[in-house]
Amino acid sequence: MTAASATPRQRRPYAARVPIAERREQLLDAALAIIVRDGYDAISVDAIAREAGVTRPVVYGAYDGLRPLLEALLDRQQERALAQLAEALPPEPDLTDPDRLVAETAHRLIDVVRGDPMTWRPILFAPFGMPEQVQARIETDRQNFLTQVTGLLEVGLVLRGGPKVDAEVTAHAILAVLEHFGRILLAEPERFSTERLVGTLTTLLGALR
Amino acid sequence: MTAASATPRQRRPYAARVPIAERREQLLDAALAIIVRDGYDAISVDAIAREAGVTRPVVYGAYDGLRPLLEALLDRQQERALAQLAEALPPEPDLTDPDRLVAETAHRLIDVVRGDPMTWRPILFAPFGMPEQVQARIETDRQNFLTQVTGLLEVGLVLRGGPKVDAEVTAHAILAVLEHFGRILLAEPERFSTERLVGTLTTLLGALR
DNA sequence: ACCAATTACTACACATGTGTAGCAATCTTG
DNA sequence: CAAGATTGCTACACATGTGTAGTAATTGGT
Repeated sequence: MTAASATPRQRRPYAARVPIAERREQLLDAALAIIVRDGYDAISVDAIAREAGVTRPVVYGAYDGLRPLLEALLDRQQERALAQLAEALPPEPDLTDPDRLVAETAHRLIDVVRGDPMTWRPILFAPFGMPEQVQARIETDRQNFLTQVTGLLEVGLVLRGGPKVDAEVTAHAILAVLEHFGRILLAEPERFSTERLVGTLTTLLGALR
Repeated sequence: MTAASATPRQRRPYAARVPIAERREQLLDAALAIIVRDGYDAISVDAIAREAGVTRPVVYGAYDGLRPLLEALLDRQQERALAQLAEALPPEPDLTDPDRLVAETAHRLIDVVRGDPMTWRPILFAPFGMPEQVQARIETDRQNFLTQVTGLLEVGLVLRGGPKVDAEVTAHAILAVLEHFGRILLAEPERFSTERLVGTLTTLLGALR
């Protein structure tokens, strides 16, 4: 047995002891980091534990498994995203100058995305290929936003004297452009400056008569 | 041992014997079906074998593993998609009537997507969250298409007397709209008819002055 | 400085997927 | 209709991930 005791499998050093609430946040951060860095396929309780520098039972102590953890992450990120969106959207839209309104709103939206890529990258880049639950959640928020845009469009286009268009389909188109701008912004931040993107939007909008 | 022989683990009935080339196609079909039905996360050699009604060694006989198989699938689907695209794009664009040209091209593109959802669903719905290699491939094709559109835009907008815009960013916007239309088309075919989508495009384009 | 509560770790049983060696069935050709 | 070639199946060893019981370290209050 003396030979066996030569390698006493030294115990892993204890990770810092942390109250459970804080640990939960830390685990969500770890999960998000994995998603952003390695993609959704790489997520597992094991990977999250490794990323956070703890062992799996610690994760199971904080959440009842991968599904609930991701659910919590989704809650948190959704809350963050919606809060940032609410801050970027104008509280009292000044409909007397719609073009300016759109330009400034777009500018703020772009800054929001640029300011918190960890939150927006997964939302903009991976709405598909994710668990159904996640997709459904994002889709609901999208629909809400879409409805708002559709409403604004209907009012705005009339006030502004634009063409008569299918407001719903147009809202889809606008949202698609905004989302894609968010993506190319995150992918090549220096190539697609805020000014360039807002400028194009402004020009296109201004040409709509 | 008599008790054990009561359940002689009856041999699995042999799957139809198939020459290797045909088997390969069949396996690619099985993989595609899984991706469309259950998402990329559900892909494994095991799942493909099950889907095709054979055992894993059969898969390993046809391909050297999951990676090469998916590579082959990517090749095939890319070829199909590009062929369909080439057929839908006008060989000799009639630049004297750009609006009409755009409308008819859009119409054909929509029909192409509607006509082969198995091919287009993964391309339109899952460019992200997929293996890097796949993303890279799709991104390359996108860039090509983007370059073409950018070129057409530069010529077309001048001939047509449209506004002076950033052609590259505008091309991104157009492509984003087309892709999103493809998605909502596949998601709710009856809600978003071809006419509705093309109509909106035509109206918006007509209003650009 | 100690003890109890809290928190973290080890170790195990199980599940699913990978890749391969060796055997069994089927098909083809003479 | 009988080999031989071809194709498919079974069974195994291994790898990675899940979830949990039991044990050990840490920490805050006395």
